[in-house]
Amino acid sequence: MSRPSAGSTQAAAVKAAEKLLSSEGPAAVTMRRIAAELHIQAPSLYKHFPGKRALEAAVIAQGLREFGAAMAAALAGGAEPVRALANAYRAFGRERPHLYRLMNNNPRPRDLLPPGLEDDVSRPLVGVFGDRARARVAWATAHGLVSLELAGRFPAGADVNGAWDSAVRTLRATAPAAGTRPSGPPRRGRGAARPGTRQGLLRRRRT
Amino acid sequence: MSRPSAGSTQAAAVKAAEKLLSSEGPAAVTMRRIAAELHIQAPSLYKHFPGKRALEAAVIAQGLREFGAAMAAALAGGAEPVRALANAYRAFGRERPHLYRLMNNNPRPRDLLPPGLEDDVSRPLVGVFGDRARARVAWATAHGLVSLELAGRFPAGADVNGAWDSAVRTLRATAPAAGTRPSGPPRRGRGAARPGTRQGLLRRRRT
DNA sequence: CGACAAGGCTAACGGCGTTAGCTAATCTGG
DNA sequence: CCAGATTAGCTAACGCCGTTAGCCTTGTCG
Repeated sequence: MSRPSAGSTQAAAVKAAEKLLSSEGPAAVTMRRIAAELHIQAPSLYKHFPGKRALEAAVIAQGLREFGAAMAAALAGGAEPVRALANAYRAFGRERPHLYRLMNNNPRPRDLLPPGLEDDVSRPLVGVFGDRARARVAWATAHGLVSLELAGRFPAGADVNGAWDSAVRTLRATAPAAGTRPSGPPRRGRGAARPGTRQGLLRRRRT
Repeated sequence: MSRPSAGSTQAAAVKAAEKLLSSEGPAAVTMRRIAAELHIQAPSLYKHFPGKRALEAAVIAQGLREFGAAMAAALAGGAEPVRALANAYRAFGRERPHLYRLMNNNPRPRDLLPPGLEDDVSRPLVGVFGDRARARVAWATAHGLVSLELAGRFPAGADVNGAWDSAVRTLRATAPAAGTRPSGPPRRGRGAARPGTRQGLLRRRRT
């Protein structure tokens, strides 16, 4: 057969996996089905990925890049930053629930990811909330609300919008200068980490 | 062979499944391994459960009962309720991470559960936080923090305790009468559900 | 005593991730 | 321009998975 340009099969496999994940859920993401989308046989995928987990990690990495872009776009929109980030966060989860779960629910295969993928999300988050503790609480609140919503844990007619409103109001009240300072140097409040301890809201690995 | 009393095999299978889950993780929870723990063959399990999902649902139901008991014990302890609930919630997740994930991460097999299992958790939660929106935010914050911690999403030396402190302070500030009213009739605030719409913080099904 | 239900068993099916080994095509160095 | 190395496809197969079909023993009850 012809020799496609280097790396294109990887990209195609990641794309096919993400398509299967989004359209049919995680159970449909099998090596055989991904291979079928590329019109090759399953064992051939192992020429491009060491295993299924590595392929899933590539899907996650791609998703994180798109997620970071969505967050940056939300912040750049000029609206009140806490509200804008919350809306964009929730929208991402609702529009791509299976990808959201793959990205966030399990440690593996995240341990195969390159470091720093989320730095452009965590940096402005600390900027908005003033210290890492508050930024983590905001992150956890958003993730918790999305996670519970996607898992169907709220009653069918529950006012999820109202819960998000309540969360945004509460979190905005904890931000140092609510709504008027789109970005700036984080001030440290009580309970915050000291500068030497660690840098970064999100996990970092291998330097 | 001897004829064990009715229902004891189900309970033993659930116990074995939970033991495998806790000690070796979800990948070890297979019908063959569960059966081996009972010294029977895998197909015999289908005389007691219609499928693996039903067995998992039984594990979840058991876990929810224990979780509800832990929350009730925390509230009964007399300490400040928001802090007490937060500590108990986090402790449950940290002590039984695989069970916590099975219980909370996916819609299925939760759809096989009997209704009302979590009512004794949600009722006092609404009581403490005054309305359903605030109670849901508190629940989501706790779930988000535990979920991110269990997924290893915080840096290795991150001050997770500090984040919990920050969350508890913030949430206590939203509770109507912080720390002085252990239980009482929920007052409705803005954004809360009207009485006719739906009753319950958590999902309810089939009447 | 005989019918029946409960709860074991073995054999087997299709699907999964993965490995081993073969082969054709392409790139690269002499 | 040819020879070797590399790339990337292929088939066959392994062990494990959930699950089904069918058999058989055992205890219960009319």
